[in-house]
Amino acid sequence: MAALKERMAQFISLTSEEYDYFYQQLTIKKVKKKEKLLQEGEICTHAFYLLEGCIRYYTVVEGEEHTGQFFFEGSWYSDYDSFLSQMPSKQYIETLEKTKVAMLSKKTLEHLYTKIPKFERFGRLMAERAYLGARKKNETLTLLSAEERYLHLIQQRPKVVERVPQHYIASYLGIKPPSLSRIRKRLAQNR
Amino acid sequence: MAALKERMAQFISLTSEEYDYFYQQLTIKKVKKKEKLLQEGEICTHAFYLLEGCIRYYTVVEGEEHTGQFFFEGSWYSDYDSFLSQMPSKQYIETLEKTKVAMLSKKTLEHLYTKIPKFERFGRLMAERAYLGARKKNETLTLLSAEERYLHLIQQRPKVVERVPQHYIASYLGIKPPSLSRIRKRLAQNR
DNA sequence: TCAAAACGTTCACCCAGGTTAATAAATTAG
DNA sequence: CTAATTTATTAACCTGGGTGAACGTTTTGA
Repeated sequence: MAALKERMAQFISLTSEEYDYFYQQLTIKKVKKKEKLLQEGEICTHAFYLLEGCIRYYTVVEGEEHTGQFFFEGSWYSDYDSFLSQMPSKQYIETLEKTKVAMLSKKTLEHLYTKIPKFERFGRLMAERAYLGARKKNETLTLLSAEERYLHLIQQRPKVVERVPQHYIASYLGIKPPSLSRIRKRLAQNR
Repeated sequence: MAALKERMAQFISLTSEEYDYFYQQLTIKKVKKKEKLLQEGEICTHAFYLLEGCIRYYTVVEGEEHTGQFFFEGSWYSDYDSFLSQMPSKQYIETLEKTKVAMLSKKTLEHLYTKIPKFERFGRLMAERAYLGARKKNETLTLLSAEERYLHLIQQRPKVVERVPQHYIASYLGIKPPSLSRIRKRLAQNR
């Protein structure tokens, strides 16, 4: 998959042999819309690279879903918490569209860390990116009102607004669907 | 500093020579209460290990401080965003007590990545920890009410409640001092 | 040691977002 | 193509936290 090769090159420069070796370790999987790649209680054994489609991760607290983030083709995602600690996950990973993923197991990744030390760097860069993403979301949650967060999302990640049903967006923004509707109405009037 | 040596050992196992080499690269600095280790606009050139004392990092948006996190002796902290990108920082790092820090420059760290490749792992583990911490804070912000966040803080990080002035705690919780006062009053009554 | 500054509490009023429930619109599956 | 399901909107009412201002209390530093 050319796209993945280019993506990897943004992190570390691999020889063609190294990349091929890496690629052989991956498991490709096609998943229908609304299927789960991970469920609460399971141990997250893989990191996922999205070749096509779209996923979200969410947690369930007191019967209520809280969407943490959306990812589209070209992104890596894993429940780091569980992936790193190999403890049961507290989150669900669910496809929002028909999705094609490349799966990289923890075992393989650790093997790669040893066999091709450059992958330590890859692991570090992934973690750093993940950290910056998490902090950015933190910031929008603390600094912005729900309306501002929505505007921000439209600006920064239009794909989300285009491709993701609104009640998931509400959940991501930390509000309820009626509130998002009110916000949208307000915005439509002031234009 | 024995404490730092032990702390490092939790991340990577270094020979005494390696540790000594590492330690020599650090700059030790004593800082008074309420001094800044980093200001908005500056480039964050160092990671800080707290030998003694306590710091917070915060951002200023529309004239208002938003405290992101508190750190005590035994922790590492850096504005990763600026440290990694070497772009001007958006945050302040400020001591809340008389503090002693060991400073590790980005240059040195990159030198260590090359000279002692184990440090790549150190860098990765630091980023992973930072990520998990940021995600945990995310969670408490989305899932809990202000009162629950405060109770959570008392439980999980009693040091913060003991050592940090309340208005900084309010800022960390994402509320205003009067609200924290109300919450405390409510809790005092229901006991 | 004591005046100034920083910090914490309380009050009255306001508002964004939650809740519940009804209804409309859009999607999906058979 | 249509019934069932999912998703989105609206309305009425409620509530936790914001705001500004006044007033104690504690800490600080000269």
